[in-house]
Amino acid sequence: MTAPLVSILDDEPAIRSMLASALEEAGFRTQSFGRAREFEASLKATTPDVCLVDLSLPDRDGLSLVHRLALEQGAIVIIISGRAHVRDKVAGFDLGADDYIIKPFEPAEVVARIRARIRKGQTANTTGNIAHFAGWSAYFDRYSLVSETGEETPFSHAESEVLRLFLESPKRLITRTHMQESLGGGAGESFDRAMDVRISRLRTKLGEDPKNPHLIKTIYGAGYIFLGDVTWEKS
Amino acid sequence: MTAPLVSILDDEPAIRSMLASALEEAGFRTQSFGRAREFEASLKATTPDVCLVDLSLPDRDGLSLVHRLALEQGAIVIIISGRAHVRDKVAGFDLGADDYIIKPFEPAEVVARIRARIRKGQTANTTGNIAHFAGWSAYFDRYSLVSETGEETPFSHAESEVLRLFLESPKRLITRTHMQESLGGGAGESFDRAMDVRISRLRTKLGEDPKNPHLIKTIYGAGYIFLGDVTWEKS
DNA sequence: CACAATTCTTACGAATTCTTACAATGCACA
DNA sequence: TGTGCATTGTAAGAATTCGTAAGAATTGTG
Repeated sequence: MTAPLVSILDDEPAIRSMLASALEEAGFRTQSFGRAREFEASLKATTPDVCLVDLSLPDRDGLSLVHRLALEQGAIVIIISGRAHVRDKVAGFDLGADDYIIKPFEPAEVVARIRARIRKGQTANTTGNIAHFAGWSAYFDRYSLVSETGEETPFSHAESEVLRLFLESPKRLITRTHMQESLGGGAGESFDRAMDVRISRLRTKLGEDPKNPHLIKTIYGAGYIFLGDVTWEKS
Repeated sequence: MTAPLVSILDDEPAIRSMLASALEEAGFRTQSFGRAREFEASLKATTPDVCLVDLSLPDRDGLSLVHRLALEQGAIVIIISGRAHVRDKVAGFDLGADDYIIKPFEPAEVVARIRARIRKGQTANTTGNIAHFAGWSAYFDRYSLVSETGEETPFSHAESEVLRLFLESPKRLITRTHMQESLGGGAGESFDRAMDVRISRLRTKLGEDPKNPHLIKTIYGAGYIFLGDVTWEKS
């Protein structure tokens, strides 16, 4: 597994570089942004595992950004702020933040807090051979999908790759490029169409309504999101 | 579901009672202990959802206790300590703690942090968020609007961005420039027209009367205001 | 009221994505 | 070896999304 990606959003270059170097030394990959707009643009290409957001941005107040990241994308969001009042902290947590760190801070503490969050998040999502979601059970070792009523549908290897990708990070945007990298599609252009077909086939196997799919949602110009609660079982 | 149980382990009675009353007011059940031994004994009878542990116990060094709770039992462990040094914090997180709060603290912050931890544990695998307003329910995870009569209308990603922006700050002026920054419209001029169209489409989906919109009101020369009481449902 | 600025709506078209059909490949088995 | 079947990519046309353009409607100003 690749190292977790941490996105840093802060308007002060000094803080950005301090955080980035501390995090990279700790083994994380990082991305830094000075403005909310750039950061949001990046979200269309990659989905970070952790977002460090400075709330005192000049750009705009990042509150709604936090709200969206935490609740919609399910990312780990840590607020960094100069405001130390309890009122502000409580407001931050209410928005869905996972932690709230006051400036000035020690990089070592930030690293420790990020590690604690990731550790907790990953223990919840251990991947095994069997996944349960939305009434379905996917048995990856048998390449078969069992419905609520016990009906069994086989799926192919190519389909399993896509399904696994979705089930491993549910409720998060999966970029087309990310998907392309994950599945072996080294080729640049033509693989796009192949992906479409794979997903289309998977959708029909899952009994999705083409007009209004409720499990695999496509985000025009960005990628896909798998909705549905996933629990893994190790067999 | 019954209220989560929070175990408090602190040797100062004043702090115990302060925490207990704040937590109970917030809807949690609590259990208080002054000594590690009593606390450990209680673990044989009940398993708390959250453990608030004061590390400066006279009884024994609570570190190994934290370690056991967090890593073996998988409980949410929050350390409360008088030691503010980064060294101590990092050590606490390394042991498996989920949070580290320094004395003196505000009860409201403790409540907010506990809520954040519990929410994460649960939301990791629950449905996305929903907003209710004016008889409508907006299901952002499904990208669909449900009317009072139960009729379902899908909306696109671009529309969801606008709708979310409105629902996140209802009854407040939303400047056109603010909206432009919020939606990815990096381009300067031409995006204005695109916004108009997005809003127009959203209005028709909401069944607004073009002559007299009662939900999305435009303020000539300034921006828009979303009228209507919004309640968010976070799960 | 005349006129300019702003906003709304409709139609159109480019980009993107979906689906279906088809061909290539590989494997099982007689 | 030949037949049949499943798998998977390619191709082509349909469908969807979403911005652009242009004219209509609305609002504010003098």
